[in-house]
Amino acid sequence: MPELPEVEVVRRGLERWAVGRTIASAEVLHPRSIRRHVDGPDDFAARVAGHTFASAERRGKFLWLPLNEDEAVTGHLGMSGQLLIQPAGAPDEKHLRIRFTFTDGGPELRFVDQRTFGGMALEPLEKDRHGVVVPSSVTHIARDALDPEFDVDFFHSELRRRDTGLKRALLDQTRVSGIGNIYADEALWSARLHYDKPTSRMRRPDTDRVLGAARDVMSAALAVGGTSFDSLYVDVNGESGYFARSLHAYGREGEPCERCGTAIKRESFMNRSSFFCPKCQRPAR
DNA sequence: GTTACGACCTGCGAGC
DNA sequence: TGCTCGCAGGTCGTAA
Repeated sequence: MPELPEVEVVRRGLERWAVGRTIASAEVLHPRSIRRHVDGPDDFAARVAGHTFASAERRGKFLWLPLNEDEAVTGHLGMSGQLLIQPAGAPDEKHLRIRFTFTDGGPELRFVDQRTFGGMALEPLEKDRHGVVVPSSVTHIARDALDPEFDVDFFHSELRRRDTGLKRALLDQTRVSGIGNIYADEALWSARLHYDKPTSRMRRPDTDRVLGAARDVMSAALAVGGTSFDSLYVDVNGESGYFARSLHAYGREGEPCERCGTAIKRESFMNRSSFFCPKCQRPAR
């Protein structure tokens, strides 16, 4: 599932293979994949044609490719989205949703998405609360945990101020972005904190520990090309990452905890699974 | 204003 | 063999 490291791998691929190229055409094969573009597929295709991708940017799990100072093509991979560079004329993927061709006649950029949770759009660029220029749909998204300008003091005060559980807060992209279910479980395991620990009772060392763990696990994943469980997550060249074999908690129900040997437990939480060690990560009393 | 939860979506595997 | 059901989970809209 694409989280920050996987999206960053894709961004780097776009920077190498798409930036500096001029769009000849955009073909939308599934309207749901362009649902965030309010004026519809035809408008999207007409307005991006002839523009050049100026750069490849990312905040958390959101990607965008500015076309000029005012607009950018945005992309979110959702659960199963892929941005692939494919030779022109290569057979269409089963779940190909959007195709970009370029004036140089070179490889196409394809948005492939099995579950259609992801999507693309053309959006205006505007300033967020920090004065940073981002697409309009990204203004409410917090800086990500690997951003050197991420404000830990503010994040800690926000945790203390709120009445919610720690994992819920880690997944809230408006407080810290880029962390999804996999890396949240891994960071909590590493920090020895229970997923439902009340954030109002977080001490500063707890915040530092879980944020540091999140940064460590995502940096390590990035170094090996991200986490991959199946063919759903790949980089722009269709290659899978190798981090899945380094996970300590996620997906390891019943297996012994690498610290204490207790069987890793899975509990349903927020309509998804949480994996944790019931001994190392005790619930708050 | 804050928090929690369901809907969206498709493929796969388990169970019958 | 074929059918049904549950599960995977990021984001957003809505209800409380």
